[in-house]
Amino acid sequence: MASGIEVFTPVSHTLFDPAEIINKNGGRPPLTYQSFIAIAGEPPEPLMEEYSELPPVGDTGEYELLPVPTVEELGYGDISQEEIPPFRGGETEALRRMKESLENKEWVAKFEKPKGDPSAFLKPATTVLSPYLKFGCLSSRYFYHCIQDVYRSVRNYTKPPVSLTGQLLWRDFFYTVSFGTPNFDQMKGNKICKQIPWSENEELFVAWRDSRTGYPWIDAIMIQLRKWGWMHHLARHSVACFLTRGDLFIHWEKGRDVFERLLIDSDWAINNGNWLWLSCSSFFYQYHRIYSPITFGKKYDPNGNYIRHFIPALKDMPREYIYEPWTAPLSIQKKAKCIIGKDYPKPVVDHETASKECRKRMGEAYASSRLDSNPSRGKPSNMSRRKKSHGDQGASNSSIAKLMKRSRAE
DNA sequence: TTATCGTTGTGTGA
DNA sequence: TCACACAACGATAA
Repeated sequence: MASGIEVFTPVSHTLFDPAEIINKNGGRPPLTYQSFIAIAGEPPEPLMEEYSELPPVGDTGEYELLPVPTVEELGYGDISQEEIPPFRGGETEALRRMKESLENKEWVAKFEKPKGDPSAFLKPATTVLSPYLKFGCLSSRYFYHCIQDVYRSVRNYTKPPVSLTGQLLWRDFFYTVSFGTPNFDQMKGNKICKQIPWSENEELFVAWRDSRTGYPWIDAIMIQLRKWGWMHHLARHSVACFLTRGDLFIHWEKGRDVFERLLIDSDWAINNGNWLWLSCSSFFYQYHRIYSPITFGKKYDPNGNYIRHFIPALKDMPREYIYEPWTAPLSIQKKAKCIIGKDYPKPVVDHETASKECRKRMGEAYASSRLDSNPSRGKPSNMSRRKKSHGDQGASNSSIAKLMKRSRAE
């Protein structure tokens, strides 16, 4: 028996069987959380046995049993010099962590995911149990059951989708849709994914990946990702929106790959599902709602403590400039020992103009996809006339957008 | 065909 | 803290 491990509980990786839900829904996965909940119903009870040692491995069929690979074998190189993430692995730690969270019944009863503080890092605003769920250290059904126990002991408690149980159901939602959607992890050939002509700009992508966008809020989050392998859900939203539909207009698959590599809770279905969501490629389509890389973080952490912790170069920047250090007068930059453009980068894009351009391009991509899916509504005769008059280029995307707006208004 | 509604936007004004 | 405008999408249920 491995040292430090005290109990083993049977693990249910998901609450439901995705295939069963798809079957109940007439062979198609439900595409909204609401319809998913309606079909799924109540999750089954977990198996409650405990073992004092690991159960024997059953028949592995054609597969060979190998020892657990080392970190180096997984391609992560020498990590001894890197900052150690503050999270320990294993089932014992998972159960301890779950117990610690659930002991605060008021916190559990009032939990609302969207109201969490993404800048909280000393004491994160969520349970941080996702890595344990991902690695099978914690059973989803067992966790769900334990939360229900807490709910039974209080008068009022929040409900899905925002509640703690709601978060486990989101997990199953993405498992179900991903299971029932061919090419779920890519844009091409993925029927539920908007086809969007993302830009190819390696320089901007690398700046985002390597925490050099010049937006402290964005860069701090990417540093936390690299050092800890975890950041708050809303912090993930900020950087995912920034990379894709918000500012840089870079393909969500590129960001997905970075998250998959660096997150300690990266999970194929959930990671891809959330990138589809944030890039407005699927599930969520309100592309006008763009997170500001300046004001979003500021409303939680006006002093910029989160930025100061993860970006030491900015630690002495006065609070009025911490989210926009390029606006600080040179004398202030000198005093803070942080010259913008030298000690910390200038912004790679201007958020005001970049987000405006992104909205425009998203509008064009959406209009174009509406034409593809339902050409009869798109005035095809006008379209072909336009195509001829513009030669090989055809109708520009923005003219398609205007055309669509007009035809819908009629 | 139409109406409703959706985990987590921002900026403004009271 | 709240309501509202902004400008507007699509899946689903009616």
